[in-house]
Amino acid sequence: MAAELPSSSESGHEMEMCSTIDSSFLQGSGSESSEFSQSRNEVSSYSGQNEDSNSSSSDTVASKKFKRSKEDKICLVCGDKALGYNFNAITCESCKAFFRRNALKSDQPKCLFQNDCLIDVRTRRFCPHCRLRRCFEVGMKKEMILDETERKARMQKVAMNRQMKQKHPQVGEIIIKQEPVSISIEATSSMPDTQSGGDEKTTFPTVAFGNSQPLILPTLTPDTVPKDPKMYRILKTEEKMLVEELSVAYVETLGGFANETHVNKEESYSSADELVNNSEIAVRRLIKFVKKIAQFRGMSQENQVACLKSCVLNALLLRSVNFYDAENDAWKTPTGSIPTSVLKHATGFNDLHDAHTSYCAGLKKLTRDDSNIMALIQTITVFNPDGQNLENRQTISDIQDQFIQLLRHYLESEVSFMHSQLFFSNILQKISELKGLGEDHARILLQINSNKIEPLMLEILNLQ
DNA sequence: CTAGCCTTGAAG
DNA sequence: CTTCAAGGCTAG
Repeated sequence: MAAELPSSSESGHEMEMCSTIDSSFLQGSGSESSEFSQSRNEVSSYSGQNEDSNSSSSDTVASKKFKRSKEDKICLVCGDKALGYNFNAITCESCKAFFRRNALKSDQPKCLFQNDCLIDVRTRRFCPHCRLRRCFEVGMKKEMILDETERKARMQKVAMNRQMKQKHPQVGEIIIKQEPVSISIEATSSMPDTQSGGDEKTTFPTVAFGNSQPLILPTLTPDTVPKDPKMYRILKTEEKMLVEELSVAYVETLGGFANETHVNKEESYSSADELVNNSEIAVRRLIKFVKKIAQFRGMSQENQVACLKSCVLNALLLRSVNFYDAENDAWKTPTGSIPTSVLKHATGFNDLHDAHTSYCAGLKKLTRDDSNIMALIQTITVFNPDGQNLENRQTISDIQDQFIQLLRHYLESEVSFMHSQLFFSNILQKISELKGLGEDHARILLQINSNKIEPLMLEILNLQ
């Protein structure tokens, strides 16, 4: 189906888009900044070759030509000695800190004079208003200040690294956990139930669309879980690190914090095309996620694009699991929950919506929001050797195998050799169901009026 | 609050 | 391994 890249001009475009998107995210924003134009590249070329010219029109700043040889960078705000770029302008440390503290404040102090105070290294403290104004004039960008979420993610990463380093010395023994069951699931003899009285033992993944068999889940209770440490795999350090990395990448980008109400507005939609457009942010996150995967970065651009395109729907579907509230059969949104039934009718694709929600319910039950597992599943779906237009399927298959194995090992380390088998096969089954679900969605997407869809989404979904 | 110093992760 | 650019911490 679906043609392929809208030919030449655009296809080159896309990767470019990816990288811009990526860097725009790197820069923070958090709230999708619409123009992700300039970024580090531009910045660095600027510093690399000097060339003032652009930047803030106004260049009262002394010394136009700071050919930084090394030690002569000058703060564009106050003229103090500068270290380098801070928030997109060369500034000293104090102006950097000043900007960080003040740029986001809503109630700025007023200037007591004429809004034109001289700002230099001595006077910079006197008028915060003019100092801040100056900061913006010289091109400092408040979007580059990390927002709450990003800061948290960063801190989390730091903490995790620290922890990891600490562990490193004695790799041998810390691995066995006290309670090996981070994922606990009780056996459920799930029948294709429709909607029974609706408490949690009910829903199981009976995807109406694809041919899915009900899963039989392992019984993991304190009694059935092996006590003997030998029943658990000990992950190699690299494996642990890899899982950790993926998980962090996942949480930072696609996952959000499982229990937190960190939900984004793009998850709420009321019609199918809106859904697609609202997924744009999610797509950017996906891009950001995959770019954190070394194996992905290692592929050719063509393969990267093809991979991305072929997994995008599946990835979005997978991600939606995070926003599914199984208890209430609702979608979590920033403004509260929306019962799935509401959306189901709003979108007008009832069956598909049912399939989708029951898929989410099932997967959620299976993974119990374990971000390690979700991250692995996401990764596995990214490297899908079956995608369209792939130039090197074998490589992709090999990479996928790596992660499949990693998943298996991870499960063995978490739930024991004994239980991991069933677990593993269940997860694989969910992954393969995803394919059908994705295709069903794709089919429907094709019916959507394409001029209502944003260009990025058109392109990435091959809707043109 | 400021401003200097420090720690980090990412990128080169 | 080095450099860059974020954030954190804290004496002043």
